[in-house]
Amino acid sequence: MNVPSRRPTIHDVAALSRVSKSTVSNVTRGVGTVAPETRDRVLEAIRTLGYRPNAVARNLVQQRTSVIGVVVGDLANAFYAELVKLMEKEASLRGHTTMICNTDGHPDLEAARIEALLEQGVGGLALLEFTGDRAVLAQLLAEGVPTVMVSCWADVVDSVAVDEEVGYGLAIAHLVELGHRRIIHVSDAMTEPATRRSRQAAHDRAVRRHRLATVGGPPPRLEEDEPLAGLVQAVGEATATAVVTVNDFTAIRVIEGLESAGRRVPGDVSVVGFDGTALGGLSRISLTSIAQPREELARRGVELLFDRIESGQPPPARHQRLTPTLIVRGSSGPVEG
Amino acid sequence: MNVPSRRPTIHDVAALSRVSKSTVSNVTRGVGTVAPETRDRVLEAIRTLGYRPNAVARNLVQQRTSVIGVVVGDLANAFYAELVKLMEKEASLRGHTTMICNTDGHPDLEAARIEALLEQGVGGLALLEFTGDRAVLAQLLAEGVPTVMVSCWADVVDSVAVDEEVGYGLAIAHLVELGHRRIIHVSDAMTEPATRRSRQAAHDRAVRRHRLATVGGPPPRLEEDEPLAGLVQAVGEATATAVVTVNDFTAIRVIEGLESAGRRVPGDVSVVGFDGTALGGLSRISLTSIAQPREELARRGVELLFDRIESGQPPPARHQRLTPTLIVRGSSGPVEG
DNA sequence: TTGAAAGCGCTAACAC
DNA sequence: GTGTTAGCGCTTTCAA
Repeated sequence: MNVPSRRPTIHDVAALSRVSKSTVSNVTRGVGTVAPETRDRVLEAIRTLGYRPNAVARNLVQQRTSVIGVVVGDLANAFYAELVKLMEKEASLRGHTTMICNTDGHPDLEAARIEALLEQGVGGLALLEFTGDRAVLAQLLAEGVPTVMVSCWADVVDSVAVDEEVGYGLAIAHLVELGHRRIIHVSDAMTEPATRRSRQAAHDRAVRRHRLATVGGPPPRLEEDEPLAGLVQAVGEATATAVVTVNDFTAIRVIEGLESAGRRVPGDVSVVGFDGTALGGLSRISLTSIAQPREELARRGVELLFDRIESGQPPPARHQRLTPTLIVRGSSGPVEG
Repeated sequence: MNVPSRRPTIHDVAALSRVSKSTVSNVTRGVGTVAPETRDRVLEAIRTLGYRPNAVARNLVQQRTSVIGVVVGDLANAFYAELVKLMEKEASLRGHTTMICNTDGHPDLEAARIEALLEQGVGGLALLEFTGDRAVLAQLLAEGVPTVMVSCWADVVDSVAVDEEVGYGLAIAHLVELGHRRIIHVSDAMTEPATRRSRQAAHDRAVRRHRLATVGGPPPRLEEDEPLAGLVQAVGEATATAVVTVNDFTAIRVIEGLESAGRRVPGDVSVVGFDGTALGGLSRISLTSIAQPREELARRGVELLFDRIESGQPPPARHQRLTPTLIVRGSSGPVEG
């Protein structure tokens, strides 16, 4: 039984191939000029020893790491799970490993996890949800940590997100065409406040552009059962004939709630989601939704991040708005009665 | 504008508080005996400088990292997304950061990502899906990398998974009670081969225990449209009146396919999934499923891993089987006709 | 109770 | 082409 007491180091390789550490380094990195036969000897030694470069040591000396951090609110939300998956893929295409932290939408956890990522010396940070206070953001900026927000927005950092104005415009136009005049927006507690507010606002503006009456009362939020009760009542009294939600996850829960309360979708009420997750495409769900271009969000986000990492440039922040599309499915239909 | 040219180091703190680096180190780590007033001075300096220990340097000198690697096949699969989320939480409770790699079920990618994680010097590895060849596993073992399989199984490494014998036993007993005699097992191409095989085998054994005829032909796999066509035909000819699948994801696609082909679920055919994801709990889906205890899988998996990391003990590998439960919902019903 | 020194494994000048 | 040297920021003996 030959149990290696420790990982072989560059030193071991150098000794075995009878060259200096620098030469081994040049070979592994593929730089500098190394004589073919020397290279072969080194490669041979690497193979027999099973040598693997120690990224920790390299990171220390290079003062940077090949790791990026991704902060997400809720991995159990299909939209974010997919986005994270795509970003990890993009990052690994660029030779980077990804550290992922789930915050459960909890500001304290978020701050702590970002701190941990910075201690680990991540080269950059992608925030897919940012619940926390601006202080954390200000600190990241002050320290010059390359940061990008994806499907999320802040004026002070690079951001790429979908154009919500267009998205809600499409949704409202679609519903108006179906005869709806009373359209309500529903959000939930998990969604980060900034996104919740901006989507609510985009919805309101779209409603006003169509000269529809805004539905009275404060916009309902799906936290516990209570707001849903209010929603069910509103639908019952025909105060609202259509619902647009802050995301697909909420939309599905709204449909669940409405149906269990005896309201038919889309018979009594139409529901439009936001995200365009695969989930909504199931025929049993068949959710009309404002679809975010996930691949492009991930690609552009990683692009922005690496550009920032590689250029080392300070702000100004760059912002990109991508155009969403409306996927019409079975959860929206003509207004009845 | 006061842009710090670089992160403050332990040296800066030492200089400002007029002590040695060692003392600062003792303070940050909370070890050794430091005079209260010295400690205060150091803490003060840390605060004014905004000093954050460099984990990369610490990892290098300590020859270990506070990072674990998690390898998953498909983050877009709700079951794995949830499991990953839970494991990340458990790891961060233990002060560890998590590197997550998605392999898309691709053996080459898997090997490459594991390699990258090892270069990063992860303290341990959790494999939630292992498609690859045993060579990789053998190498991990030979190098003494702490490794655990979660919801996945290999004799040579620590594993925690659900007892499939019990799971399929419950499913088949349930279906038999409903009058079903011809029950087929369907898997898909994304599922790792070992899991696919062991679940198929567990299904077959359960069928035999009930003295049911095994349904003829090779077990169908949901890869392209073709096997589903075979399944639709089997259902049409009443060769099969019930389907048990390798996971919920497959179950849902099977239901989609059957319904779009005009078969009713559970009227013409009952469907039972495996995983017990939240998805199946939606009333529109209402999937009967063999539920895996996710929280416990995650907790036990992380426990096994940290035990292995901290003890530094070599094998033998330890194995745990958790007991699944059957969640009966609307996709299974009495056999008709 | 504190400090000096050695070194983790690697890269990057700069000699030779 | 190849080797020598000097660290990266930190922990860890071991003296003082």
